[in-house]
Amino acid sequence: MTDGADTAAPDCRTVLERLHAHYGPLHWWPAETAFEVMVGAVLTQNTAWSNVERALAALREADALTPAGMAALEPEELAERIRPSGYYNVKAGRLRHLLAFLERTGGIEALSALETGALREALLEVKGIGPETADDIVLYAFHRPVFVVDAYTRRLFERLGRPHARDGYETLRASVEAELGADTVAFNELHALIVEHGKQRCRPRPLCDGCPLGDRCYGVVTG
DNA sequence: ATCCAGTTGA
DNA sequence: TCAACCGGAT
Repeated sequence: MTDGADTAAPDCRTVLERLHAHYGPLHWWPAETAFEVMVGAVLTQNTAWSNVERALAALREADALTPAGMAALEPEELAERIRPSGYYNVKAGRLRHLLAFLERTGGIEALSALETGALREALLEVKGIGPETADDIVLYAFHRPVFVVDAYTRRLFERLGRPHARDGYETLRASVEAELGADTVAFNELHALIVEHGKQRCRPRPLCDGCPLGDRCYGVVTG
């Protein structure tokens, strides 16, 4: 951490440019299909991605990375396959809710016809899909312009002294979307870069040496 | 505020 | 060895 930023909190474009210059383009989401994005979004809830990859590999082995393939698994086997991603009983139930939702609504093709707002609201009806998971899906599976807020975003924005960092999910999301405009590509990269930055440097115990935002940062906020 | 849980790297 | 992990439901 630094001794404190000597200017106002950086805007989202600046954060995006700095992180991009440092980490390079990340081209998210690492998945082959929209369904895979959905499954990964559920499995990565409060869970390291490396553990999610093991679960996804186990599902792929069982040809369960399609709605029909996953629906063919017994609930016990589904839970067992995703075990490495943690919370496996809870998440198995959430994936089954997701499958039921896709069947009820006519699948991914049908959902693609919905307006972005309606698509988001529909996803939020699913048990186990909260704001972040819904927005992961809307942005990375359907390529719609919504910004995904997560714990890394809050932590970084707080340390940068940005407004709304401690506000509710919708407030923070709306503030970023208003700042950047409806820019799917920018939302995609900014969220991905914030996650990468959060993993590599901007941790709970930050590793500030060589941070690309070091000169604009107040460091760990205690209050 | 608590529970859900296996895995890993500082 | 243990905090932390791309949260959400109750």
